[in-house]
Amino acid sequence: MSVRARFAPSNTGYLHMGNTRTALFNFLFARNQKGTFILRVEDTDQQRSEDRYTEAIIDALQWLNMEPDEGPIFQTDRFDTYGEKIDQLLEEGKAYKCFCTPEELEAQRQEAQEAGRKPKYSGEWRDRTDHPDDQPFVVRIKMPLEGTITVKDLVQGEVTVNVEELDDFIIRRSDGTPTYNFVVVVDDVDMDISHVIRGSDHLNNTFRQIPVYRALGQQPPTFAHLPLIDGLSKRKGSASVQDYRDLGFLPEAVVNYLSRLGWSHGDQELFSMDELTSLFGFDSVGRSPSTFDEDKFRWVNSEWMKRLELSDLAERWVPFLKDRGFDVEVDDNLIAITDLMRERADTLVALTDESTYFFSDDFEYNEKAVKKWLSPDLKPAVEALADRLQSLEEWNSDAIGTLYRELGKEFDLGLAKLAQPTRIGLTGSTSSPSVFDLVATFSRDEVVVRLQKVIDELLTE
RNA sequence: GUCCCCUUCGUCUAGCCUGGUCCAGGACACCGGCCUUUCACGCCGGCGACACGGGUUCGAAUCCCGUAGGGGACGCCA
Repeated sequence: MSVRARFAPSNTGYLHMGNTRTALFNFLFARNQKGTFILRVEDTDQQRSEDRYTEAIIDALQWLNMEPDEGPIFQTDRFDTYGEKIDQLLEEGKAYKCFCTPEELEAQRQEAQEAGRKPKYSGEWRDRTDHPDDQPFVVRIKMPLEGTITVKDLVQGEVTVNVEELDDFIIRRSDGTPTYNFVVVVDDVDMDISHVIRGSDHLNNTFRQIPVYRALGQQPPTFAHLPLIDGLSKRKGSASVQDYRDLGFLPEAVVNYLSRLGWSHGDQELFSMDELTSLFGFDSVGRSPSTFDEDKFRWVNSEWMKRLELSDLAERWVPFLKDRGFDVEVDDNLIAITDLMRERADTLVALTDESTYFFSDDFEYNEKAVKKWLSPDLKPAVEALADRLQSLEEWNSDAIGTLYRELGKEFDLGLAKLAQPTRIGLTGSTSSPSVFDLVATFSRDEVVVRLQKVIDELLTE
């Protein structure tokens, strides 16, 4: 039997990292088993469902390279099916009409709570036949009256609960719409889902859903309830996939980092999607919840920035540069800059922040740096530097390095005395890549112009 | 309140099933050093955990029981 796994988010919000991890594990398992990965949108919440969220979810999965093999399937397209199934259960006596009002139920819940009992429906209408004609009603499913229900879970192991914990829950509201715990089961049956992989907040639902499978005459699928992730909501608003994309994280890093929340493979930290799909299995999924750690996420991202093909990284960088108003495209120069800068940043945004001076000379000189490294007595040396750079035969790092050393000797200056003023002139501060590489990455004219500006503005009294 | 689940360094985790090789390994973060024309990167080193209490056993992070703490679920939401 082939594996069919589904990711079933509701379209009431953007795709958050917790959900993304669930999607990822479904995807990885399906791929690992040569099965099918399906997207189903649970859009039955009339109030909060929105198309733009559906689009965002699809867009996010695409970006992460986790496109579904089937779907999206929408539950709102399937209301007729749900209605038929409920009618069928009603006819078979496996479900019944309940005429209690929400107020009555609320009162009962309160009472039970206070008495220290589990707040559950009494089953009052389960066997009553004195149905009023003109009252609104809901449909409830009959839960077994005695015994236990056991979930065999790939992550949690066997979990058993006494049926006394369960009540006859509503499967059709008084407005005629079906409820979640019912439609999931109908959908999973119709979609021939073999493995239900979701957050462990659904573990308790599973005990309700298993009797539904049975009422429908179906075998429940295999379940895998993943431990939850803490610390997501606290992240001030930036918790959706596209938020992290905008922050300059790479999809490879999102996938890599998320895979390690709850799953592991020995001491290995870095995984490509291919490695993940071949290594993934529920044997290596832990049971305890984890915390989202942005520091480590950034580290994983920085590793991916170093691993990507240079031109690929440059290409992905361009949109961020354009966002800042720098009209660039991928060419040899941008690739050289990427090469020089990428190991100094952990996100594409950080990379942009660190690199602005390559694209604009509109920056302030760092005051402390100027004070420490620039004094008028350096003027002749810097003038000579600009001059000799202007006429240097070859424009590359080695040749430039040689020139700096020569000048150092001639003027009897340490390398720093020439290097730091150069940095200040080119970048505004003293932190940058190797000066020789730095200089070589700029055009000769640009270097001379910026050096001249230093001479005029900072070395001339 | 009731039920379910969880508990190894600050964080992610290896080890646990198949007790000894674990005075517990790796990674992030942090601290120190090296490299060096600066800042990073990199390299080297350091700090740092088996929640607690009972058992079982020659021996327990590993098995059993209990306690505490944390999370989840208890909707005419999904």
